[in-house]
Amino acid sequence: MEKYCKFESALDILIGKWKPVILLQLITNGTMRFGELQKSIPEINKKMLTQQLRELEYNDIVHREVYHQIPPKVEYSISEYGRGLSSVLQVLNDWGVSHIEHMKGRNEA
Amino acid sequence: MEKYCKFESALDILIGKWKPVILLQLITNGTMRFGELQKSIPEINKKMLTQQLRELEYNDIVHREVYHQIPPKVEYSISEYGRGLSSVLQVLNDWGVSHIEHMKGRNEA
DNA sequence: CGGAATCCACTCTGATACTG
DNA sequence: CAGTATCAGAGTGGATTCCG
Repeated sequence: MEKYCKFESALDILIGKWKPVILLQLITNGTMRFGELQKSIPEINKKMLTQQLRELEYNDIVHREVYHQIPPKVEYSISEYGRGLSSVLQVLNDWGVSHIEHMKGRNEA
Repeated sequence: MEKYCKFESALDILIGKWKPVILLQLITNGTMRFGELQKSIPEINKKMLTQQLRELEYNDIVHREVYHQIPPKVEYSISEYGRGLSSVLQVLNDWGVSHIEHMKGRNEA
């Protein structure tokens, strides 16, 4: 029975306050530098951005490309493997949208 | 652009240490009493079980049926609306399973 | 039986300052 | 530029006790 209950492991990868936004940015914009990501998500700070990116990188969702130069340059992008997530995110997104509608309907009643 | 980023709201509903297990129990077993749920998830305590059930109930995923009698009896089940989640969970589950394989492959390399 | 209330522990997030 | 280090606060989880 345990074998059928692996959606927790999928959730783990998406959990984290900023991961959804980061993924959205990278999916829509393609490759982005650290600073670009930071600018596109003004409320985040460097520590959190780094942390969440590292977790996504660890799970092979995001690719990190380092250019060894001064000043440093690091580019992030969705990895080849990570693209497989988009269909999952799409399903989640669709359900999320309809759920918002559903809850709105309940509050009005 | 914001309109396309609603999978966070879907995630919110699934997030919580015990929600996945609770949902799995209710999906596979149908209607269950509070005590039954507790027995089926031995590591959980009443507070957490109550709390997570309330959140699921708030989002209309789980239905709570109270029988006013002594001793009390309360039954939980996946709501009609909540059943719409199963396809989402299925997608997450499938991806989760394949992701575990993916990560295993990477560690061996 | 099915909770509610309380209190403690731990994790996650965030503000700030420093660095190669 | 792209981080790391440190520390403080908020949020989440858990053990225990009490109640109708």
